[in-house]
Amino acid sequence: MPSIEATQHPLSATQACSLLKALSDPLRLQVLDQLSTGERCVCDLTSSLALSQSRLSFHLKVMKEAGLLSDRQSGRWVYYRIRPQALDALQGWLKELTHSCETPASSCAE
Amino acid sequence: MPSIEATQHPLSATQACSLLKALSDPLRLQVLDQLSTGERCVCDLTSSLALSQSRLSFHLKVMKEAGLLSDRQSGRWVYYRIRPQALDALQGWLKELTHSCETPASSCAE
DNA sequence: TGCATTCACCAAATAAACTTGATCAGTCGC
DNA sequence: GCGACTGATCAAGTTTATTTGGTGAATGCA
Repeated sequence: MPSIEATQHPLSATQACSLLKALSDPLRLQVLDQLSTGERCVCDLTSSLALSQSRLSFHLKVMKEAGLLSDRQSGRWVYYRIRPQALDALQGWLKELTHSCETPASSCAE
Repeated sequence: MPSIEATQHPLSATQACSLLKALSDPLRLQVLDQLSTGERCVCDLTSSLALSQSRLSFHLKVMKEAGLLSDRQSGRWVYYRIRPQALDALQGWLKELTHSCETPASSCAE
């Protein structure tokens, strides 16, 4: 599934699905929680979440590929951070869905 | 994973995960789209999405168990609809996450 | 009652996601 | 250069999710 890149508000179903999938894992939510206060390097996350390095790396990759995270390298360390755009986009998508639910088109016709 | 039932705003990570997982599937998003304009009976969805009955039934069950949908029976038909509470709760959760990202606690300390 | 329709559920098969342990490339201090 | 350290990646094994085809309960019409 494609990542959201520089895409703005009207998230396609495919993109939304990609983000939702990246979010739908307890471990990844823990990572997200760790990152919610700012960027962290991988070894930092590894120790604070008590994960094997490859396992964490796998999940970081999933989230990064979905466009949920970005990373930067500094020396030996790689820092990951949340991409707020992704959260915003998903929020927009959800809002739109909620809105279309609040506007009962066919159920008025009963 | 538990469904959200009558829970209000502060969605636990587990509940959020459950909802996110229920949403993270292209087919289920299609179903959601169908239901966004109001409730539908299973046979209606089956034909409009061109799915096998058991396949649709499986996905409806997943979404129902996550608290995303509710159903009611009327005669031979079972009607499914979106539970707006679930969407609201998830939106609240997302908003909270976004907010904690916008408040850089540790990254200010550098 | 007999029969068609709607739909949930189940078991088996398949597919996808995840974990593990190992290897490899890049960076850095010595 | 050498060895330690950080992370990505890979193959194999495991687990979980999904699909398929079939069965059965409930409903309602004739």
